[in-house]
Amino acid sequence: MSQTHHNLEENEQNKGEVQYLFVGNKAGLDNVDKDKINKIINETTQSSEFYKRQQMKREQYDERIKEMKQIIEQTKQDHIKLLKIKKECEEKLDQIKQLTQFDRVWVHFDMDMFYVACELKDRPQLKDLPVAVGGMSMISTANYIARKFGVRSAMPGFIAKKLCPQLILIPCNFEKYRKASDLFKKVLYQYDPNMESMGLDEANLDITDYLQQNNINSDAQIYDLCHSIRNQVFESTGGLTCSCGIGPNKMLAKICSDMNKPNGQFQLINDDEKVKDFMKDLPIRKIPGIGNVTEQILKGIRIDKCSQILERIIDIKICFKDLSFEHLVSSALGIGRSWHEEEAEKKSLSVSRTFQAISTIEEIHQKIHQISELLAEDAKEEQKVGKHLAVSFKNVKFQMRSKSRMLDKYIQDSEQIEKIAKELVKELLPTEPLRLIGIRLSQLIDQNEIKNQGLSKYFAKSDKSLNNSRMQSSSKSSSKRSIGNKNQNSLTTYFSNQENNNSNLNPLQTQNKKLIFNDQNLGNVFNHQETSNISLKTSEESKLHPNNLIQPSFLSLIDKYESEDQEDENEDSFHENDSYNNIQKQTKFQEIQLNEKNQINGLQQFQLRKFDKQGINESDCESNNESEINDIQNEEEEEYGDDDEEDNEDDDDDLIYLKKILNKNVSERLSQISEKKSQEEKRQSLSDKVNSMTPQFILQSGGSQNQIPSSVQQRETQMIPEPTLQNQQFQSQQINQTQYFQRKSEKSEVSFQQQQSVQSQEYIGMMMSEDSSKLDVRINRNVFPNKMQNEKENSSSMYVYDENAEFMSQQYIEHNSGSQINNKKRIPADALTPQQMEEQLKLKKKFIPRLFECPICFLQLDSYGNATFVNSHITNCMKVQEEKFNKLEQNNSQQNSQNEEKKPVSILNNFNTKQDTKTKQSDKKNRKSDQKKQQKSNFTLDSFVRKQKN
DNA sequence: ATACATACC
DNA sequence: TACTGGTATGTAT
Repeated sequence: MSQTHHNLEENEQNKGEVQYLFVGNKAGLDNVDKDKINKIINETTQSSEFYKRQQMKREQYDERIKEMKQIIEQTKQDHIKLLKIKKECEEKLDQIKQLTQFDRVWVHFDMDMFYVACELKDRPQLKDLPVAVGGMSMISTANYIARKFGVRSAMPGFIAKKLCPQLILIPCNFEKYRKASDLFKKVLYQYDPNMESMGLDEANLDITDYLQQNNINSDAQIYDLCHSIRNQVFESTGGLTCSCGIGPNKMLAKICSDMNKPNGQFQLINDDEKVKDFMKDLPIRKIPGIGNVTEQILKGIRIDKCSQILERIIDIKICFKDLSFEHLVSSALGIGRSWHEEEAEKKSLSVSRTFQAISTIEEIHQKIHQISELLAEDAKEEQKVGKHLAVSFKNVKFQMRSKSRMLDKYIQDSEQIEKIAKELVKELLPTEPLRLIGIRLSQLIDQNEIKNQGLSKYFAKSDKSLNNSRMQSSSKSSSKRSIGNKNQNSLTTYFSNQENNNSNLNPLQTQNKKLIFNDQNLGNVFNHQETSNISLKTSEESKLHPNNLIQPSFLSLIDKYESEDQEDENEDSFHENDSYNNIQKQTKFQEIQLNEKNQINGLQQFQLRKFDKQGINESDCESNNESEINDIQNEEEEEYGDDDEEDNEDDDDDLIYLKKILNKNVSERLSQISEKKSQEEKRQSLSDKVNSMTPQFILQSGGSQNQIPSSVQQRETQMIPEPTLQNQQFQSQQINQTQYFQRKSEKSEVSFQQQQSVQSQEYIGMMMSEDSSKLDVRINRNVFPNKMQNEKENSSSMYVYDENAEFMSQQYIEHNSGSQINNKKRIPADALTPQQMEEQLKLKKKFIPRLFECPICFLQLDSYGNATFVNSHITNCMKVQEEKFNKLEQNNSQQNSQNEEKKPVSILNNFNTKQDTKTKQSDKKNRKSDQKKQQKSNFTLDSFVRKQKN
């Protein structure tokens, strides 16, 4: 302990001398040998590309400085403008001054030459020699002996060696530093549990509360406290020293910590005059956020000290944008953030590597491959998935280029990263050899947090509100509210972001953009190679080639009927009527046989059924939240009741189905913003209730009376083999009747004898939404054993099963037709025990992303594990169809050119028109009935098309 | 939304 | 042999 004190005091005695000398990177080379050092550096580097690049940048800065000076001169000629600016300056200054706060005490601790100190602790024999941590290419930290030679951090090792040939270079050992850092921070947490930290060797504390609790009032006491904290750090880290600054806000504390480095401390009293004095001669570069470039430019207009910012506030106002101006002015006044910011989630992950220059695409691809794997590793470790990918290059001339893209799905795997990165690279082919490649994944979310981004697009009224209840936790943490980031020295770390949200911090940088990569025929850099891969990986491609979304056979089908239409107009309605009648018959058959209404509500229905992690499903919501559900149901009926149920009870189910899909998901989806809020509220209250409910599995209802109980469905889910990406062929699996009856007799609460039909379940595909929740897509078909094969599929429903209760329940309610909700046929199954549910969940989690078949065009899509991809396909598919239908309708109305002036715009209109036509022509015949039935069993897009023609 | 630049450790 | 790597964010288009 006495040793400790001795060390500290001994070093603090030096502070007068050392104070402005070796104060780190920002101070530049203040050594006596400055000129000599500069000479060596220049000799060492002047022929290098790096040096040339620096020169070029310097010229750019000079250019900008020149422009700024011109603007200042011009403005000063214009007296009216000048007066206006003066007035604005005064107003702003008043505003800014009001932000002054002296009621908090901030302390910034900063370990001295941290990495080197860690190394020297293990190698005390080196402590009197010049030592640096780093390599020949880059030095992280140098001790103070080495700094006397001009060795600094962020200096390449070979230059440092020139400056100081006896310099000892020690490679980085981050584990060691991290451990030491933990010890360091552990001490500080006692004084501020909300401590912010921007790196291994730094910590910002607001110790106001601690001072109050411990009755520490005087400035001297505060000073002594910090001294004792530093002693504790010294003890706890086994002899590492730190420096500290005490000030009224975070920014000032940080600046102060630099004043008496190393192993010293500086206190700035919370007093207006003291702060003013302190800022007066402070070099602008000390202000966090003013870096090399800003410093040079400010110096270019002869502003070196903070006080000059205030003296020449008008020039600053002229040269900088509002918020930059505010930043500079408030900093010069010593105003900074004096409260803690909420810790922000990590926003991006990146890996970049420098290497020996490479030129060929093969080499580039190889690097991309390696970097992708590293990045994927990181992403997995962080449990993050990202939606935005950027590739950046640095060529041998140190020019940077980047290419980025917003993805239509969240990714994490190295294969996915690599694939997209290579696509981006295609458009970024370099003209010069490369020395660095980096890949960054951003728009991150926790891989477990998001739910149902996927299908919500198709089944929700409004895209975003769907995710609300589940997204809340994540949106809190990743919200834009907390701009400041503890891990960064960003401006908002030091300054209030309350008024600076749009801060234009570096207005000095814009004009040089053109100069970079603007020479060397960079226009030819882009290489538009055709993608041979049809799979629709990006929305971009989807937009470019919407027809790719449609299965070729489907397109030919449309063409076929189009041509038939021209040949034989009169027969067009056959198909339609035929299928219509069949459906009607079947419906009636079931109604009679089972004495049930609304058993078969559509040939195809989307039902959304969800299981959340507790196994809650939507029926719970219904029984416990009738009012909410009724509200939503009423909305549903308002929307569809007239068209679907009242006027056309016997309507072809295809029409109902497609109408719903197309209306809800294409037209209506676009016009629902105003409803968002109330829906969100409903969802929230509903999901709250769902959360508080007892988990229970219940029978799936709707679509067919002979629904397989959910428990059986879950078992079946377990039996579906994991498909592999290699197996590009669509996989499906059916429960045969025997299996089904077996299960039914085991589990079902529906009497076996009552069955008039047997439902088989066909596994269509597995999707995974962005958050990795699984969406299990199946078609349930009612099988009537007595019927002929062609006719056996009397009814079928598409189901999407999901784990997520909150959203899916909402979706379920919203997207089930009213009849199903009115029926309330859901029968609670035996409640599963918690263990059973756990087992089921485990098994569910075994599923991997896989192929998905578009319900509209039947194209088999490789979803790459993400529903978003499928979504974009379906969206486009629907759009294309709608266009197609509209076109057909136009042709039709032109041909018929009768009474109608209005051309149908929406699918809904098309449907109505068609149905009218159909009713009129209901006497026509069964010519192509076999074909039709087949197609119908496949979802009847073709029959739909035919109807359009009628 | 994308590309480039700046800042920080 | 020759000037990092990770993250955030500002700025312009």
